[in-house]
Amino acid sequence: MADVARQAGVSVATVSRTLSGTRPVDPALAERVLAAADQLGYRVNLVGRALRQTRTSTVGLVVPDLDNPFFSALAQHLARVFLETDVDLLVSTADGSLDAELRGVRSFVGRQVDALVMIPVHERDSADAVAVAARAVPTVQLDRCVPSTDAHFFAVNNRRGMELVGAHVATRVDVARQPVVYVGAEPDSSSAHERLDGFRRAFGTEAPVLLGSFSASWGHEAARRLLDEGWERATVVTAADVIALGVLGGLLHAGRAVPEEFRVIGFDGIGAGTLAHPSLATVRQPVEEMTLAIRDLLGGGGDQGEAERHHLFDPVFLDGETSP
Amino acid sequence: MADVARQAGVSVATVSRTLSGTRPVDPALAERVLAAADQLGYRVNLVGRALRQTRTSTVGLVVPDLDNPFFSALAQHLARVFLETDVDLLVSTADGSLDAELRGVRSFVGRQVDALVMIPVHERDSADAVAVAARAVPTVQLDRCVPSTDAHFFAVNNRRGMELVGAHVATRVDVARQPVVYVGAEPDSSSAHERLDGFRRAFGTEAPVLLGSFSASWGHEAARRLLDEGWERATVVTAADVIALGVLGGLLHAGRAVPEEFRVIGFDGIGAGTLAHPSLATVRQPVEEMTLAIRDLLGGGGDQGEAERHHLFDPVFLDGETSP
DNA sequence: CTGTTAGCGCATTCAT
DNA sequence: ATGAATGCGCTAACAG
Repeated sequence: MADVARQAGVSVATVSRTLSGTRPVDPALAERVLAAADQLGYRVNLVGRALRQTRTSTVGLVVPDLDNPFFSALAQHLARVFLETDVDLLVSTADGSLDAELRGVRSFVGRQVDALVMIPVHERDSADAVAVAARAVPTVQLDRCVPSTDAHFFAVNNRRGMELVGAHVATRVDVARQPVVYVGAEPDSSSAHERLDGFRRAFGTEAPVLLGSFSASWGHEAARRLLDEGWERATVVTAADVIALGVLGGLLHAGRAVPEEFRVIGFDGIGAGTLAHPSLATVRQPVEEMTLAIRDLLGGGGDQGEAERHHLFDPVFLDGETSP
Repeated sequence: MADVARQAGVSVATVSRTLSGTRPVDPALAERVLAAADQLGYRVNLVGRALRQTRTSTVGLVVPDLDNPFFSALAQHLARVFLETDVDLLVSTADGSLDAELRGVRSFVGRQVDALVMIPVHERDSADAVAVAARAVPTVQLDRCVPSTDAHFFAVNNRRGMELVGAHVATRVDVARQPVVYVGAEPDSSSAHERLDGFRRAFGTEAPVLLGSFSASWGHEAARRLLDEGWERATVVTAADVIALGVLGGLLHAGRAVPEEFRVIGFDGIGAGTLAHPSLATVRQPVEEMTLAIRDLLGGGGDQGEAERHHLFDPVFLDGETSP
């Protein structure tokens, strides 16, 4: 910056003001500064700026996993809404590990991000990571939460989602012919937990339940397991679209008819239309609304608003060929 | 840090040396420092450290898009290999926009990342972004490249991939009965470009070609278009698994038999096994090798090695039910 | 509107 | 092995 100042024949303060636009500068001088900067190939050092301003114009997002298409969709949407802002969204993935999650949070906090969005890996074991985050910066939990914290939490109303599935089944399905089974995820995360609870509330506690992970391969395996157990017809309610896609593949692979013999219902609403055949009946999460709400709360990178700490968004049932 | 020093009864230098581990410190003093830091809830400010050290122990990754499962898989794998390192991998998505891509690069460069990995959005129009990156820090292009730059480039050998598809078709397919069609992406990116070239080299320039984008919805539309044109049987070679999945869905949706009437062959090797039914025949990219090579080149965050600038990795053909 | 200067938090001299 | 002091690059406070 001193070089630019010298080259333009002004002080470093004028260079700073020109480049950061924080104070008015004489147009003629500004012109010379910009020319000098351009000529010298000067780029402002944001580390220096951050140290001085004690803010970074950066929001961090820590996701459990980028392979899960719902998480990558959330990341993509969040990045999109922050693009209209002057803050940058940076993403860190925990690769499914609690250690990596904590490391990601510590890294962001140490780098002085202005705010943190996180999808906690685990309902209880991520408490540390969330606490570290929330103690240091405005933090909002997305999609999943750790109950033992007072950090903000934005997610879909999972119980309501399962109610919608219940209503669909009640009006469209002969459950005597196609009894309901749940293929979900171990209740390690609040979303898996709430969806399981929601399922039981909607369909009763005696309905069969198979629990695994949020992955297509688990869905695939669960389908095989159902067939091995002798199921001939069922309405398979799942905890996620990825699981549903795996179930669907497993059933079709075994030559079963969907939806005639087996119905399949997803949850999330990601790529249900073009990725699956038959198209997936599912519960759509209002991802756009959720990400916009986060941006508004963090206000382009800062003050923990006076908004309610927990905000549940209403899901919508999406019709599909897997359960007409 | 001054507070910690006071509390521990030592100088700030000793605190710094204890916390950063750069110099030996008397165990007794170190103990007191750690206790004081813990008690005061002190966390090192990485912005200050970065300013002083003129490095950040950070590598940036700029992807065009997180919705494309191949890109998110690359991001995930890259993050995984950097987890074994002391540098943090931060991801920025361009949301398909050249402006956002340039902004992401500028942001990372301004934040003084030690190195940059990027998957350029566009074969020519991303030249600016790549140049800005490469001028400032060690930069490696992944999967796609801009020809007008001397930055490193690591990718699969796309032409070789199409040769593998050619060999598969030559030995397994009666092309008189199931003639070859290509459903690819507009050659805006080097990968789309090279795969199209590779296809033409392997199958001749007279083979029909449909070009769109790297998305399932394009694949879906392409399938419909083929059927509208009156195709009854074909071997559909695609430029990506997402496209192939869309084609597959479109064909099945129209009641066509795969692979009896239409064969479908993907490219990438991401989630081909569990996401599709029938399982997808495809060309697998050695993603682990590629990401490991990047880590080794950037050496945990730094020096542009003496390695060859361009490195093409060998793909492998993966058998699948869509083209037995 | 412009220039001078202090200091953001830290790691690293240099001296001990 | 430790402490005192310097400066990384920048912006904000102050004076003009």
